[in-house]
Amino acid sequence: MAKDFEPKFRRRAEARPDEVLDAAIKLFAEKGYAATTVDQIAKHAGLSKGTVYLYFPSKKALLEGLVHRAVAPIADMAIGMISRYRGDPRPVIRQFIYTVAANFGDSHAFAVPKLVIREAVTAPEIAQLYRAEVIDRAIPALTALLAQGIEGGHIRAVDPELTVRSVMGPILMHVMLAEVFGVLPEGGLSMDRLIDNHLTILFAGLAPEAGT
Amino acid sequence: MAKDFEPKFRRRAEARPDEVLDAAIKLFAEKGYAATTVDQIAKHAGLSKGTVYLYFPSKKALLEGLVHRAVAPIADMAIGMISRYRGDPRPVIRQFIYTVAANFGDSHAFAVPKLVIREAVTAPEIAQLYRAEVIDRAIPALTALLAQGIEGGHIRAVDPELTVRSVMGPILMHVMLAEVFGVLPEGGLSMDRLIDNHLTILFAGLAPEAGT
DNA sequence: TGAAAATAACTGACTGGTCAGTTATTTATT
DNA sequence: AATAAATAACTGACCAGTCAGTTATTTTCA
Repeated sequence: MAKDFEPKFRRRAEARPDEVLDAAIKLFAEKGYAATTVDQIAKHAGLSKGTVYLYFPSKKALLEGLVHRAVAPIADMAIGMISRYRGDPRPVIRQFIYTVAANFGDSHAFAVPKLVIREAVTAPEIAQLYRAEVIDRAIPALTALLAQGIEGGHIRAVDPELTVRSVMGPILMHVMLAEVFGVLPEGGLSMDRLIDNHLTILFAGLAPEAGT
Repeated sequence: MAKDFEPKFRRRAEARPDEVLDAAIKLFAEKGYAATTVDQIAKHAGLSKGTVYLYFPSKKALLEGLVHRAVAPIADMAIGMISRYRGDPRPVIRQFIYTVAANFGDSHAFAVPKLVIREAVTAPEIAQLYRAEVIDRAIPALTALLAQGIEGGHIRAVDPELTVRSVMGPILMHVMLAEVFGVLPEGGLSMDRLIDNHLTILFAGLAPEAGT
């Protein structure tokens, strides 16, 4: 059943929910959740408002749908990389950071986390979903990785849970400066240069011989 | 002329704008800008809606007023501490971080920055105001401090502008995790422990002898 | 001193517009 | 023809901003 013709109407369109979500994230990212109307989302997806309500029961369900769609792949990919690893954590940290940065560095992929942060006050359920699916999986994984590296003598005795902030914080700050305030270092986003600079400092700071 | 009685009307009420802003930041922080009505702010300040519009021309002007009021003291205090300092930057960095953390660590003081981040998409002027008054003053100051420390041989040759992210990022991440998602390390916010852990790693990582 | 006049502070009902969600109707598909 | 998909018109709640009028405070002047 080749669909070579232009489908003006497509019945039974199971691609519809995704198209609606695509339109929603674009507009939410541009103008914010509250300032975006369901009608605009519908028009942008080439639909009427009523049709949107065929697939999503409410405007907030669009937000939930977006987070659901975005959350699983990120978390799985990133966390699978870490868990149960044994040995010097530094190569894994480097790889993890590059993977996360590749996602967050492009503003399209950062749109959902940004939206979650923005709407956390208005929609706490969304923030909690994100927390449960991403944060509460990533932090323990990184913490365990660090703890294991300390035990193995690969890095020195720091607080593993707090050190997670030292590992990821600079990346977060870099992206937030760029995305929220448009603050870029000389010569553009320079994500690779940032990571290099960060990891140089971090790994030197974590090196066992650097301790007392 | 002791005013022991409750003044229902207060002429020449120059305290009013501040009272309105107090009510506004409380409600904006609790429920977000869009979900807060001017009437609620008025009621909360013990006023009618009309009176709010005597002092502020629009709802957005409340937002601007809040940022204006919050921005100057933070920036001045923090930046005055840094500029034109010569010598080993590490003690100054430590002091700067403790000062910033003392402000951001309590959620009352973090309310305005958080609001700015949330409304940056909806109200870019506000984000730009915050950037001009805080970020574009703090980053160059820290960058210069680091550059000068590198020249003096107190810390090793890293990229000063990017290293600002390594200095402040972990604090930002710690506060955001706590404020946005309610993620705290075991045993509460532990801002002091976080700073200790962070600075131990950072200073070891920046130490000249740690280099090649 | 004290009452009337002037003015500053404040009020709340109203308006015009917006928008999430619903429903009656039309259009496509089998 | 029957049914599923989609539409467009509609509804009702909500809210920013306005304004005509009210109340408290100060000033003026006898």
